[in-house]
Amino acid sequence: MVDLRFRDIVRFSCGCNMVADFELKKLVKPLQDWFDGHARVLPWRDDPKAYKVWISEIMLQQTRVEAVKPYFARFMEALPDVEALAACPEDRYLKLWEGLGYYNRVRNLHAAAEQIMEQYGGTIPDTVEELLRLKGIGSYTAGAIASIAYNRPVPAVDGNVLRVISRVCADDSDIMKQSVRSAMERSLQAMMETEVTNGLIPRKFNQALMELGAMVCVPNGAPHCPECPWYGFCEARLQDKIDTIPVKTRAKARRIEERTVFVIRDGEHVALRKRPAKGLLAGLYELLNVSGILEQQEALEYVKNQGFSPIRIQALAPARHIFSHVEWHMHAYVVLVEETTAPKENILFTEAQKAVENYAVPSAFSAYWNAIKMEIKE
DNA sequence: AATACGGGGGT
DNA sequence: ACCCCAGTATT
Repeated sequence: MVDLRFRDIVRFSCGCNMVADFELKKLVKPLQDWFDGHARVLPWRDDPKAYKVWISEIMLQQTRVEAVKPYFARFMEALPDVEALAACPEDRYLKLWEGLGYYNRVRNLHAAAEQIMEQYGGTIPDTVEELLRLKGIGSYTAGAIASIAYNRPVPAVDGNVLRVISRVCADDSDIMKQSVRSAMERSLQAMMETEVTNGLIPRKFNQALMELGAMVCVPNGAPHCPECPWYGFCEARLQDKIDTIPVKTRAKARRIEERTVFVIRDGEHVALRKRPAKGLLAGLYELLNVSGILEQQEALEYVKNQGFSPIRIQALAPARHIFSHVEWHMHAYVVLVEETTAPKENILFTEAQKAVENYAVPSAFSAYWNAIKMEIKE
């Protein structure tokens, strides 16, 4: 077997820095052994069939394990296989995703399910090349599915892996750069192909790398080095660079948007509107709202223009919601309207209970939408 | 190479 | 406040 050494990884990956003069097998074995004793029990781990791996990996993109758990259970029950997902209407899968964020993920999931039905007879492909052609599956997810579901020796480089590998080699490359990620993928690919004949188990190794990042070499706060299977040879620790590695350029500041939100109601109905098919919160349902801050008279005028006959208007407490790149500062009014009111075509004026049950309303509106939900419960 | 795209938890 | 999260698609 080729005697790949750790410094080869480092050189492949960034060409800078560190050399650690130990063999790669010292990295693999302790990690896999540690994982055997410390792996969390997760709902998508007991039975690593491709569909479960796929759905969980998409949900886990930029999302914490704890947040995913309830969504995963609900999703698997409602849509237990590719065929069911492919046949699911938009409003239903959006409702299943409601509150999880990055809604294009579920839109792409549905599109990919259709692709899989048409091109692969309902079977999720097992190669990175084919997986990459599916909507919503990029380099990480293709590697995760191929390795975890099919045990192929391919890397799955996510934020955890970037952090853990950077630290163990004390590599100070900026992990926000695509080039750094690609290089790490290439080096891990080469290593895995070699070591798979020497005890490396792809599905175990990749999950272990991520588990280490999630539980020991943590993203926030100090890593738990004494618990780390790599304690003895982590270069970042040996060189006292735990606080400076990984290196990441910080994102630019958010812009702030002032908006005015309308809770338009009669005794039992509430007004909702479906958002455009593209852009922020695409396809979800929202309380009517406009850009800018409207005075009460202007607000009343707006509500009339939407086809309603207002009886009473009252200001609500302002609320804010923070997205990745935007921050909404919301001013709001509750407007009581006549029951015979006739809103414009693009507006739904439905029973509050039906609205809550059937339509996905983003968390951005929760300051106002939760009040409707509470009412339903009584 | 940048930017859009959610929401929530940690420090 | 700021960081980050089992990232991807688009520009």
